[in-house]
Amino acid sequence: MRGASPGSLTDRMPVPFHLAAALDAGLKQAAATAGFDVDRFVPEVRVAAPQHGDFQANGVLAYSKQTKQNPRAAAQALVAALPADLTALAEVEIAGPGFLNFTLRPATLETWLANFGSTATLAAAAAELLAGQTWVVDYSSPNTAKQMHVGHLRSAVIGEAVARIAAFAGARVIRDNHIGDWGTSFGKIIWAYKQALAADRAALEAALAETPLEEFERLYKVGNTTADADPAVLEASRAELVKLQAGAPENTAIWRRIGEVSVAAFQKIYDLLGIRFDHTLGESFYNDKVAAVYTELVACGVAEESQGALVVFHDENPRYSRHAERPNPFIIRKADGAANYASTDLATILYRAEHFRADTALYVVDKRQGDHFEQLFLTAQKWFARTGRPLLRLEHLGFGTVLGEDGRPLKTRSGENIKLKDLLAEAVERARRLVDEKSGELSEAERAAIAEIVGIGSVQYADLSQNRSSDYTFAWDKMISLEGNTAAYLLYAVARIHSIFRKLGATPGDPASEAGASPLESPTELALARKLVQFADAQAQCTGSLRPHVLCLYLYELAGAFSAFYTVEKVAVEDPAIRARRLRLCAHTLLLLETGLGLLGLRTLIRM
RNA sequence: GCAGCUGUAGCUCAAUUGGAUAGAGCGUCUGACUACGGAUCAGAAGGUUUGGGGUUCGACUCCCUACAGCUGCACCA
Repeated sequence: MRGASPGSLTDRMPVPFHLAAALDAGLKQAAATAGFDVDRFVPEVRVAAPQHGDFQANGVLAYSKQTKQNPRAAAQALVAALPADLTALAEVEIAGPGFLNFTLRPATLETWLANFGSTATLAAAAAELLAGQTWVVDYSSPNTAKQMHVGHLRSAVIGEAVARIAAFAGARVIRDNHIGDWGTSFGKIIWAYKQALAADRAALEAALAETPLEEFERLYKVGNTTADADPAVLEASRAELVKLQAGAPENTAIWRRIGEVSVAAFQKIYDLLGIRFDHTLGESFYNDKVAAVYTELVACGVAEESQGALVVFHDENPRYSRHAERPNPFIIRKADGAANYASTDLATILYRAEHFRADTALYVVDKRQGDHFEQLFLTAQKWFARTGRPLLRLEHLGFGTVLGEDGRPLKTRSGENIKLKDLLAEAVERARRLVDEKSGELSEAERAAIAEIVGIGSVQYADLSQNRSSDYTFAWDKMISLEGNTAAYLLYAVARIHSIFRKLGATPGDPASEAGASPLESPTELALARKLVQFADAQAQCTGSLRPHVLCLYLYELAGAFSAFYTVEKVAVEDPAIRARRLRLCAHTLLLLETGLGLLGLRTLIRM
């Protein structure tokens, strides 16, 4: 390691996308040079609070503790051994008991911005994180014959964001909608359908033509309540179910129609939320695949019979052990021989492993189903181990309940579940009122388009900007509102940057408008540049933890840094060198905001 | 009953998974440029992180305990 002194940075010096990873590597190298026990030294590089520079490394403290050294002396030895390519990137200082603070050199900022300033270069760099991996994301997953309600919102929004984040990080992502399209309820619907058909065929067909999903949902309720009250109806429903399972043409046709109608209605909501599934493989798809699973699980000694059902105990876990006070086995086949949720989920794991060759399967499902997934994954682990299959990574991304402002699960005044369709429509309506107030001069069509993007985006962003695992309180006013960490604030920043380019007759990202840029100088310019560079860390952290709120927070801070810059420094100045460098900052901010919002599933605007 | 999750400013939430003086927004108060878009920006006040104990250089974070809330516990998904 020799050559370049810290000041002699040139354009040819490599500045990597993930600077924290580069610092980490440099520190490990220094540790080896300085004679550290490298197996015990973890640099722990992270983004620092602004007063401590751009990055900090805390690992020296933990290392010194383990090896009983003076942390400051260890830090000094480490700093002395730092490779030149690291010290070329950042200035290093030792602070406090042994923290290492790194401040990126202005030239590092400039080069990073130049290296990753286009959609293509940014995407290529970001895609190294998960390159070569295949991820299945299982989300949304509503039941057919029922309208989606507010309880389906979070899975759809979070799942789509996670899928986009994974794809941006380079994974091959398979979006799978595991719809609930099989089970006892279909016997009841078919029974009620046939009753309605016999009573008044024309009325039924008219209703199904008008609002098909609502009509099937109504029939389901009729079948359900009638069967509850009348054992003979329950028996008749069961008979319809048996006929369906046996493949009787009429029942199969009705069932198929329910599925088509439901998926078509779901797609209208997915369109609003920017969702498009690669596969919609519901429970019925796995119906003929569960028998083989039972056989295997019994053969390899994972499953056993208990009280007539086929179950799996996990004795190593006190909660799922057969010796528990109240045993809670994983039931994979009911005593009546029918499959359940667990059966199809197991078959699904096998299909994803073998057919999709997935390395990872994520389940974006309400956290109340945590026990189910824990048992499912434990079972899959043993099953795959004993049959010699490589186990894929299985993860339940649980999320909390959507609460009303009274702290209770969100419902309508009359206590019904709020239809997702209605909720999204109301969001657009509320946004529309705001748009009319703020931008009354725009055309009707334009205002309608803006209202949709702001309204839907606000719902998505409000959900994503909060840690997914906690319950979240749904408050219209805070969500659509103008200020704070909201979609409107971010969309406004985007629209304002577009406006600057419009005014100057320039195009974002056009090299011509950035040619001859002078080096960044003012505090707000540098602060904005530092925030831009942090994108890579936000992306890495968000991808690693699968928590979209990390990205939301970053984008909010970036928009804030831009607004501060915008207030202090004029872009449209006479001096061409200053104007060029500021335009470049604007273009870069725009690129990252639009990319980031896109990862969250939001559409952006050029005017609002 | 057993188990899991949660408890942070008046309110809604963060805190890079054990790091430096616990940060934002809303609300409250004080300011800013007839504007490259004010859906903006700068600032102030607001905290015994539910209470109590412990672990260590360092705890919102880990352990114990008490309290409060939510959730799950044999054939629904």
